[in-house]
Amino acid sequence: MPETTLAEADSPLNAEQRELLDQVLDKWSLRVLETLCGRPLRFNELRREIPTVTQKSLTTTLRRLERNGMVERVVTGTRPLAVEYRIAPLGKTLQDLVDALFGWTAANYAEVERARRRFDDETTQRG
Amino acid sequence: MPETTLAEADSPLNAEQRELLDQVLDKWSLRVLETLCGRPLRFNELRREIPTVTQKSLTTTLRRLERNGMVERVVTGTRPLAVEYRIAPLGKTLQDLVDALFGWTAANYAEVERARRRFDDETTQRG
DNA sequence: CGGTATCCATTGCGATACTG
DNA sequence: CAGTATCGCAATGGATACCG
Repeated sequence: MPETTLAEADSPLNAEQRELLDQVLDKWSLRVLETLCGRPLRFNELRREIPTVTQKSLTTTLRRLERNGMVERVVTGTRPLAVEYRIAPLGKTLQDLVDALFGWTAANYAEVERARRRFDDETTQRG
Repeated sequence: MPETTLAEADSPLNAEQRELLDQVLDKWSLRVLETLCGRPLRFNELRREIPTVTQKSLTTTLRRLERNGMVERVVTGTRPLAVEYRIAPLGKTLQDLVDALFGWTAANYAEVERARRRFDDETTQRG
């Protein structure tokens, strides 16, 4: 315990790194990454795969993922404009993590529901 | 036949499950989970461990984590009110995942920065 | 100590309309 | 097809004040 210190007691991540993590774990980002890990898709294909995302949100999400090096945007045709999005090597390194996240959620959702009912019952009695 | 299928079948998670994941992956939730995995902490201790969180956000985060069964809130003293927060078994199942997330970020941040510079340079030239 | 209540600025997001 | 531009509302989040 001697040396060390500095901001070691604080987070393992600095503010910029945490911001990156937020961007990657974003609601739509996770879905897009997971979907593109399956296969490259066109913009509107992606929309259909994720029916609840709006065009605006999808555009924003894709731009940010592209800027962060997680996906690649490839123009494949000029007339009518055709754009393909595919997972980039850096995005591929997240695949196992994303799968694990979805897996954890599916595996533990029922237990969370029970916890919620317990919590809601208790607070209803008191409140 | 379930009347709720529609085009939702391709996603590994339904809407409620994705909402749970969003709550767990929330900016402050991750920090709180990680911190409480170390040891139980009082409310104000937690605030000091996460200096940038406001009281309001910390309260909201803790309530939600408690409701989802991820942390336990234990009142240990009544006179000056004393409350301890500790990781619950369900929250403990997330520890490896949270560590992996922080680990991935730390390991890949430099690469992301390079990607960002590439992206910004390219769009600057065109824009 | 460990919150709640309130106000307020900022942001996010959906809906809509339009373009190369 | 693959976006951009604009508007308006609703939710988030900080600051502050107060309470058991």
